[in-house]
Amino acid sequence: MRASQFLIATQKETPADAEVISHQLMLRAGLVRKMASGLYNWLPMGLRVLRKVEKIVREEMDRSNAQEVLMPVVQPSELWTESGRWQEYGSELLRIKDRHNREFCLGPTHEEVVTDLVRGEINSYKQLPATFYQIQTKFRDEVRPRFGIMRAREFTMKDAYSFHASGDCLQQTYDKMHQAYCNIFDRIGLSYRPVIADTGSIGGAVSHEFHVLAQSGEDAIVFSDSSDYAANVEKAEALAPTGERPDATADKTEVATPDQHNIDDVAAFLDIAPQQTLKTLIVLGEQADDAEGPAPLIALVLRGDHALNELKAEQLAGVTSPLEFAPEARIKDELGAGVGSLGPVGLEIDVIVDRAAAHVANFACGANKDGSHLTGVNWSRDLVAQRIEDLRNVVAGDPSPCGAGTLDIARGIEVGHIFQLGTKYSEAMNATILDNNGKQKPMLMGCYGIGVSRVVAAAIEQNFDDNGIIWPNAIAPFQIAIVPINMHKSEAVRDKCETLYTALTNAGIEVLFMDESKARLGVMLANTELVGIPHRIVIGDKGLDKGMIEYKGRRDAEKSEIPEADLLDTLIAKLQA
RNA sequence: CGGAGUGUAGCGCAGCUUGGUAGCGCAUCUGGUUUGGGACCAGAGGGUCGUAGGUUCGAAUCCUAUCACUCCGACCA
Repeated sequence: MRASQFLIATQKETPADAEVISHQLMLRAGLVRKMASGLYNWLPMGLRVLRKVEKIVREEMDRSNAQEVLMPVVQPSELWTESGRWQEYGSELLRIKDRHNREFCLGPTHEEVVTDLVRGEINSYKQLPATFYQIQTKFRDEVRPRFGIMRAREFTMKDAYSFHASGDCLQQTYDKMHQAYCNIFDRIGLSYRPVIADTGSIGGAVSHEFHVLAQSGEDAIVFSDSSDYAANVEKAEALAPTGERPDATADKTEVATPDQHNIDDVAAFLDIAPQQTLKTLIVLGEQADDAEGPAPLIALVLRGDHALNELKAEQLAGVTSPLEFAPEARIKDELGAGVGSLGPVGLEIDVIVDRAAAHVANFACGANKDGSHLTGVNWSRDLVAQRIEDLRNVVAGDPSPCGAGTLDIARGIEVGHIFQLGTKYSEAMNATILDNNGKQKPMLMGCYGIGVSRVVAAAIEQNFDDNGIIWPNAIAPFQIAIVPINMHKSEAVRDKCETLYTALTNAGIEVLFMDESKARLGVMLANTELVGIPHRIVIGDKGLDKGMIEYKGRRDAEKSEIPEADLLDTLIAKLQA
């Protein structure tokens, strides 16, 4: 490609509303332009990258025997009513009406559509397993779009759906997809990690997320330093405390703690470590169907230095889902003390104690009396933990639940997510097959997503420097940039550039030839670096006189010289490396 | 949804307090000089000051409404 015929829309200044590095660089390098909140135009340079990611994804999907289809972005409400998600999905689902006043939505995902498609085409176990995928635009009306392409409202996604007659078969395909995802991210050249994940609103049982590791990641992921265990922090567990609880050595004492309402203050005031305190959170419990009046209160007790994991809490029997904290007025009214002075001793509501909290001896906690705390409290002696559960987020240094090593926490960008859905959609939508006994039963399903456009942003978050983007070879918009010096003056330079451009292009290499004769060297160099082209050669009279061509890899600290005669072979070797 | 903030040339910003000719840098165009890391000189084009009302002789500036965008929070005992 000749630069004179290609839009290189680079900018020197960073647009004011770009927060994260990938957003800034995508704008500055002229890959995308914002058109409205969460909506972007892809410019030629950016689209080349997006297409490269799509190509790799498509190749690996095909290789795993998934079949490509294309489903509509606009979907009829009937299908969503059938699955129950027209009600469940909330305002992320953008609903629209056509001229006949019929209701539709813009597809945030395609479970309903694909289930509808497949129930019409597949009727026998003999046709299974089957996996269908598409690379399609999705729309999610995000509460708060941010970070540019990373969390846009309209984005490109690869979504695949598998159908099975048995759980074993589903597991096999799931494993195959897991492998295909690893192949994809390996080929793109990203540092990533598959982690155990929650299934969220999609539903289902088994699930893994694929995270690109980057400082700016929105998710915290947890992994063992000496095994394969890795999980989203939402889902991560620490090994339950082992051994005996320390002995009760202190006496239970009530201490006046005026105006001390949070753990740090109380711990400092009492001169003890936060680990020696317990905190008590009050949430709403489930209301029995026939009961009247307000929902019951439930107390959750955690060690002072630990944070509540809402996901774990709301999955416990008796606790509302989604989790809801009790209004302060009710707490005061029914428990007799404000938040910040609560404790498990003498509470007359259901109490759920975190495993780690149940292992602390001689602890401090609120006295259920404003301005007072208890110290030297002990389980068994002073109160009984009726119900002990895992309630907390893990912290770095916790023992891994697999028994090997300790846990570490890193930031990740979720770029892929795979689920075993089971029969959630097939049952609701009556997608059945006849099994080998002639019995009708719902198909088992899996679903597998990759945020294709997000991968582009994630790749930048992981690969950049002060000068701009550093694309992994596999998804760079161009592999090589040819930068001439004084081409408008030197016949030799022009000839050499043209010859080389033709030779490389004929060899199937994507070359960006900076052929705008009047452009200044500094501008061309800065642009090729900002845009992130992995390899660069500079051709000028000085070098040609010596029979040498200047080469610099995007990550190289120094430029080097290659004898003219070896250039083609050397470049091809570098590209294959 | 709650809180904060911003809308002035393609981009980044000043001007607003104290109403009176619409400004700067980058980018763009023309001519010239330059040419191994984002050039220099001279000139030029480009604005319903987000939108709608109001106050005033006069509004980018003051008032009201509205729209858009951005940031923070939605883990608190």
